[in-house]
Amino acid sequence: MTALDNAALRAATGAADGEQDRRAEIYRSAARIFHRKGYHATSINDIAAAVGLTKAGLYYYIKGKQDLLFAIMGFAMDQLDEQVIEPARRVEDPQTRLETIVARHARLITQDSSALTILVNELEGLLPDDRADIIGRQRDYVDFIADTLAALRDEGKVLGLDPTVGAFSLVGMILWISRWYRTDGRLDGDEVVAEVTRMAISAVLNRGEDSNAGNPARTGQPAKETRE
Amino acid sequence: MTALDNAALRAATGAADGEQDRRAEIYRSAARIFHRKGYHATSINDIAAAVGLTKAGLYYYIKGKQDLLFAIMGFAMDQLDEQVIEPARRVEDPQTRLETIVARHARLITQDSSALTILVNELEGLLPDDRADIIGRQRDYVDFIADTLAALRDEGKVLGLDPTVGAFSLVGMILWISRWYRTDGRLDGDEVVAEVTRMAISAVLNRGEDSNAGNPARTGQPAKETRE
DNA sequence: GCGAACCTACCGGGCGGTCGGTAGACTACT
DNA sequence: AGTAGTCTACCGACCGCCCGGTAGGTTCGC
Repeated sequence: MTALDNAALRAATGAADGEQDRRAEIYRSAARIFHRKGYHATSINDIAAAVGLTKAGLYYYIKGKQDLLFAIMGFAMDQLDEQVIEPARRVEDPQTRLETIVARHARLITQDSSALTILVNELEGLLPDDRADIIGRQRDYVDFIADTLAALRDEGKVLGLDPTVGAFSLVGMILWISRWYRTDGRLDGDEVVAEVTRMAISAVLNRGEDSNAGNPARTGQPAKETRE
Repeated sequence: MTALDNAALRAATGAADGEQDRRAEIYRSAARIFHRKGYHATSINDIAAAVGLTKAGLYYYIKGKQDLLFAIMGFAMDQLDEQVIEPARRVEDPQTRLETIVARHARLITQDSSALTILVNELEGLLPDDRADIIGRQRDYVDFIADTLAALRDEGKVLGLDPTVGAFSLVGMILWISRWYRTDGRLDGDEVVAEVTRMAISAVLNRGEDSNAGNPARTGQPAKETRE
């Protein structure tokens, strides 16, 4: 499994070894197809054909479908660690740190959403042990954001927001980008990142003074019986 | 075992219209299982077993797996129309309307997320025509939110936010609830709905003007407001 | 001639879906 | 009252297909 991660990583960093290139191409293709059709709807043949191999030929490079999925998710998690979490960890001011997290995560998605989207959508395709591994790393990420929100609260910049709910909500906002953002759309990637980052910050910071116009707890309409 | 359950269920519901009850039970079960395991990972046998039928028996009620999926999504879309869009349409003030949308949608998800979550996660399982139908209705919903944001902007309550990006981001925040909210968790449904609604409103309304402190990306840039 | 890189041919199995039944409730006719 | 027919609600057995995965080559650069 570490070998697979390394292969994927090498690929991203542009290493030149032939076998590693081929393997990386396979992971990239697989990620793209999993992303487009979903893990279960994608056959090994689909992937093999996409990289110009037969199914048996593909098995020279991979151990199995589930390992392939786990390797892709591991790569995505590594990306998140390196490009988002580590840089943000070095930022001390909580608000700037939050901006860094959102902007960098969003940028990653506008650049290539395949692996990161699979990471959150195909968890149930993993073996239990692998799933536990990935879920643990995801929880660490959410906790990191929640801690940042808690720090903002301690600075008095955030009032009455549950850090966990806030963290999840921001993550949802960011991840959803992959569902609607199109490279050839009206807005380019940088604009989308900037917009979403502004919304995220605005969502958690206190507005000026009138943060609630007289209704602290009655946001939720009567919500009468929804059947069931 | 299951036969007894079925008998008890029938007796309890008074056997008024047995067939419709049974059919509804099938849709509910299928939605729950699709939600838990994903559409492609769920077999017709799984669903049949869950309602105490054999596969052949199940086919007395359904036309096929894809029709089942489409029926569930149609039901979810109907729910959204009736419980969210229609009530919100009757609210004239844009800010209150937005609060209504977010709160009602969020509440629907905390109450029973199965169908609504399938609605967004399993689109690729549909036949092209059905998919076009559902996507069209979803786009109408996002447009409805975007129009509301545009109305807020026209009131001067929102500056420099692209309504489409804003609408998508709010939707992402809301839909993501189904991934982390647990009925038996720390917060109950009403609290979650209230928190998320507050965040959503806060995300789109203008804060004073203290909002940026050393952002690497240009945050102050007003987005061009091309409406298409 | 040897290993890396790939192939053809195949396997067991589960899938969505169908077919021919049939138990039992209910109706219709004598 | 008896019985023949009909319809609903299901089941066991089966079909063809395609899946993930494998065994056992073959080609080719070194």
